[in-house]
Amino acid sequence: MDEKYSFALRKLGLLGAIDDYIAISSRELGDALEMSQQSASKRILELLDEKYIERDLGARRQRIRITQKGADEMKKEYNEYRRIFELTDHLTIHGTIATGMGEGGYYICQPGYMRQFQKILEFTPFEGTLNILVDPEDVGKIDMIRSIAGHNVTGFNCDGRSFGNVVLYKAKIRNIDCAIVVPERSHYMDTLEIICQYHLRRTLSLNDGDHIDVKIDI
Amino acid sequence: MDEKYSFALRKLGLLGAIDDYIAISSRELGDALEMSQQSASKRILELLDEKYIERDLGARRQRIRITQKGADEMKKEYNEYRRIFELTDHLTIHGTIATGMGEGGYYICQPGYMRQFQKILEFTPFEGTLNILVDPEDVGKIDMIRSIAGHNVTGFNCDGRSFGNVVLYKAKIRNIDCAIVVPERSHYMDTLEIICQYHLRRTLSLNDGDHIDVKIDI
DNA sequence: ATTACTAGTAGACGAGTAA
DNA sequence: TTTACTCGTCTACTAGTAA
Repeated sequence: MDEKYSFALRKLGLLGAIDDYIAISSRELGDALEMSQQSASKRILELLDEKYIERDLGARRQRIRITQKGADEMKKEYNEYRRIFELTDHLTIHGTIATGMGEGGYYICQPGYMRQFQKILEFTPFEGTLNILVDPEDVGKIDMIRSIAGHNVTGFNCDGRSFGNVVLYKAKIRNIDCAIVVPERSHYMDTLEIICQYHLRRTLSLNDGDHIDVKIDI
Repeated sequence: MDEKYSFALRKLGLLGAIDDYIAISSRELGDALEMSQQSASKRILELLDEKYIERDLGARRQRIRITQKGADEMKKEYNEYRRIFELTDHLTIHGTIATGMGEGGYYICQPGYMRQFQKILEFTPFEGTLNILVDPEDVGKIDMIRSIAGHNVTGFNCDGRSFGNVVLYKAKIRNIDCAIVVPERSHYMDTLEIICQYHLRRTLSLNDGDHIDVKIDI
């Protein structure tokens, strides 16, 4: 995101525009940003153009709200600060074992993916995924992980179906090397799909509902 | 802080320039900031001029480190994001009762301060302060509070001594209204000075070393 | 009051280049 | 290789003003 937008978005966020529409004139925003009414008006138009905010231009006062896209960009910067000031070498996500729809296994078995997984992870994944439902208080950490460069796996087409890009994040579960698989294009996530050399569910005797920690290296 | 500096400082922070000097050429910084070598060089000179960074210009490669002043500015922005994304209506700081140097009591008794305290707090403070040594893990919260506008108390001169500006933050200890008193000009802090209508130490039967929570409204 | 256009200007940027 | 100067261009700003 262009740095000039981040300052304006942050001020709007502080005024509460993340949760709801706020009434703010271009003059007021200009004052907050230490710039003229005219420049603030232009900045608003740019933010609208970039779809970082949406606006309800009333008769007297405009009302502004930060969009999901805008909030995502802000979270990216927030997570950068967290990395700077809460520097640790790993991050633990807590969750419970869940049963997926069985789809994950089908996807990761595709040779187009499997070849790349082997190269990145230096092991051959078991042909299935372990699904972990992330505890609500840790869902925010997923965003944080996603803002950190993982290992990109490029998509492909096969038998007329298209398989999109995915990202791998190396992790450990009870000291066993594994990886989190995340589709590049996906939004809100509360479930992690884990691949591993072993059948984790059997190897660790895990059952649905069991608590589990996933440790991600950052 | 000018927004153009925040982007550069954040990138330097991510590269580890908070903890230590890092070797980075103006070309490398330019690449990271998506600007030319020339502009990055200029930006470095500006950051030096503003004392946000310090530099060790070696024969081959310059080494750069973020100063305390630069880190403080970054923390201010970090805390703004925390306010946006971790929005709660109050914040609790944990600490233990400590014995101050008795100086706090002398200062706050000055009529020049006392009059303003009464007006802001709507009570007459007891003529002494309660000192709380903040737990190390909560020291960061103090910065966060300081970045939020408190109530300003203007300094004055009296009997040839000068008493500086201080800031009040309304708080509660075990549901009793009180306030944190912070000198406007002071840096690293691990101790809170509390003023209250009552003699807190006696009223709550507190002894040195007792654990205590201070709840600050934000 | 608003928002946002046009026009003129100051300053930020990168190319060329010196040290 | 570096860093950082000068200088021309072009962007981003504000003032004035319309709607």
